[in-house]
Amino acid sequence: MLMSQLYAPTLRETPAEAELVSHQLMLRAGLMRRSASGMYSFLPLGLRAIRKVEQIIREEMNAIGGQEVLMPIVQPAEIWEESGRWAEYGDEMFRLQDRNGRQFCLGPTHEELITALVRSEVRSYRQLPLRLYQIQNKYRDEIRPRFGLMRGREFIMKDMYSFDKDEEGLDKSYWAAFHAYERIFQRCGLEAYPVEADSGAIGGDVTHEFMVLAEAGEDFVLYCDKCGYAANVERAEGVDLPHAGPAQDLQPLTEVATPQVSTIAQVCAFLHKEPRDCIKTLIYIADGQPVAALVRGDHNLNEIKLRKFLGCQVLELADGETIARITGAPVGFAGPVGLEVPLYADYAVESAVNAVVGANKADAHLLNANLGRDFTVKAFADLREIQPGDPCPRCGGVLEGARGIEVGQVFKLGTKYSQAMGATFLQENGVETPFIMGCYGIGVGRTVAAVIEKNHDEDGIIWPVSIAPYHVIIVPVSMKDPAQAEAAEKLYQELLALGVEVVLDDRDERPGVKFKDADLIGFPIRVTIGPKSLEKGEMEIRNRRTKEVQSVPVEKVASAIRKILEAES
RNA sequence: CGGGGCGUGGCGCAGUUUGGCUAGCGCGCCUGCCUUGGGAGCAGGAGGCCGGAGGUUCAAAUCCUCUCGCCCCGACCA
Repeated sequence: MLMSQLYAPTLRETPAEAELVSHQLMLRAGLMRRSASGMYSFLPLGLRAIRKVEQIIREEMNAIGGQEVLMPIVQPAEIWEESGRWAEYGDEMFRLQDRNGRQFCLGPTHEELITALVRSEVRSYRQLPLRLYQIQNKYRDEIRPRFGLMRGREFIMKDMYSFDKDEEGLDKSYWAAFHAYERIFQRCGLEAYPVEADSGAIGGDVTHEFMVLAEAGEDFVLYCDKCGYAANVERAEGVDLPHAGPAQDLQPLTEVATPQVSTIAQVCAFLHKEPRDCIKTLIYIADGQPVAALVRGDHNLNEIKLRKFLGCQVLELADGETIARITGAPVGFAGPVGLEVPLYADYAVESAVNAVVGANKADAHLLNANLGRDFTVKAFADLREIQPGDPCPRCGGVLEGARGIEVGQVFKLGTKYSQAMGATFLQENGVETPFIMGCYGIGVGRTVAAVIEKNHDEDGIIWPVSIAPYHVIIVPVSMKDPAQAEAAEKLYQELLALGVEVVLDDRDERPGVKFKDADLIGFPIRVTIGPKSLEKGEMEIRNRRTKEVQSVPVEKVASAIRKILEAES
């Protein structure tokens, strides 16, 4: 490809719309352009990187017996009604109608469609296991798209679905996908760590997310260096700690005036207490019924845990009006003492002694509230959000935290969809059984974004060879010097013949401009052809990552490049 | 949805508070000269109904109303 022909409009300045480095660089290097919030057009360079990732995914999916299919983006409402998710998905689903008023959606995922596809064709255990995958656009009308490809409303996803005849088969499919994912991300030049996760709207119990640790990540991961436990904060487990701490005598319950003091921080400042001496009382509405959740003042409630514990569908924080009705006080003064709704407390609350709590009365708190004496709870459970420093639920070590970008997730679905949609097959013994399913996703665009997030410097992108849009750029210092131009053209042809993906910067630009663009776009290898070295019969090969330059005799340049590429891929 | 911010040539911005001549600057773009080892220089030039609609006014980028879009924080989610 000739640089003069390549549609790669680079930007000198950073577009105001981009916050994240990866997003900025994708725009600046001419990889993509925004078309609407959360939707992007890929330009040639961006598309090539995407395609490289897709190809790696294909190879690894095929290697574990995956077969590629392609399902439509537009899906009929009926199948979503069968699974119950037409109602469940809510505003996040892009919905549309055809001219006859039939309801459709832009697929946010494809469990329903694949299940419908397989149920009408697969009848016997003899046809299992079946692993089908596709690489297709997905649509989710995100509340807040952001960070470029990191959270778009349209995104490319590889999704594989496995159909097995029993749990054992599912287990094999699951771990086959799991290990394929390890290889995929490694081949993309990423360190992606599997962590235990919540399954969210997809459903199922066993699930891992693959996380690339990065400050830009939207997820938070807790991990234990001792035993290797790692989990998304949504999932990370708390433990029922032994009641430690110095024994304290129970003090009498005392009401104190706390005018305008409603947050934990304010309460602590006002009463000269520590957050851990307080108990937070949160009023929730669970499927229409009010409940109160108690966590220690220095802890946050994990709503996912509470929802699961209560087994409810809808859980939302009560609004001010409801809180006033239930507690008799404005927001910020709720407390467990005398509260009429069911109380659920995090394990850590169990050991609280002489705690500060809201008085269920405007501008007042209670000192020395004590469990058993002043209030009782319906149950203790693991309800809080785990923080770095908390004990590891497996080995008791200390958990550490880090932000992460979720590039993939694997789920054991079980029979959630096959059951709901009547997708069954005949077992060996003649019994009709729903398929045991798994699903396995990779965000392709997000993976590219993560690669850039982890591989860049102040000058631009540093592509790993495996997914670089092009491997090599040839930069003649001056195209007007016939010797340089000829040498460049000759090398270009030579590399093309060797199958190297190469760009010749044939533009009549000053060298600085060409170097800047080459660095920005991030070609792993740059060959500079200048008058000085050419006189000596040499060219310079520069490594984008290390910035190392080696002078190589002209006739050996092509083979040297091939050697470097082979070593790095 | 709540809070905050922003829409002015392709990109980055000034001008808006306190209405007033042909709406500016840097980068990019076009032409010519010159230059060629890290985003050169000189000269000339093209390109903007100031997001849109309505209103106030002798006069609106600037004031008022409505509206659309985008970004950030939060809730939510892959």
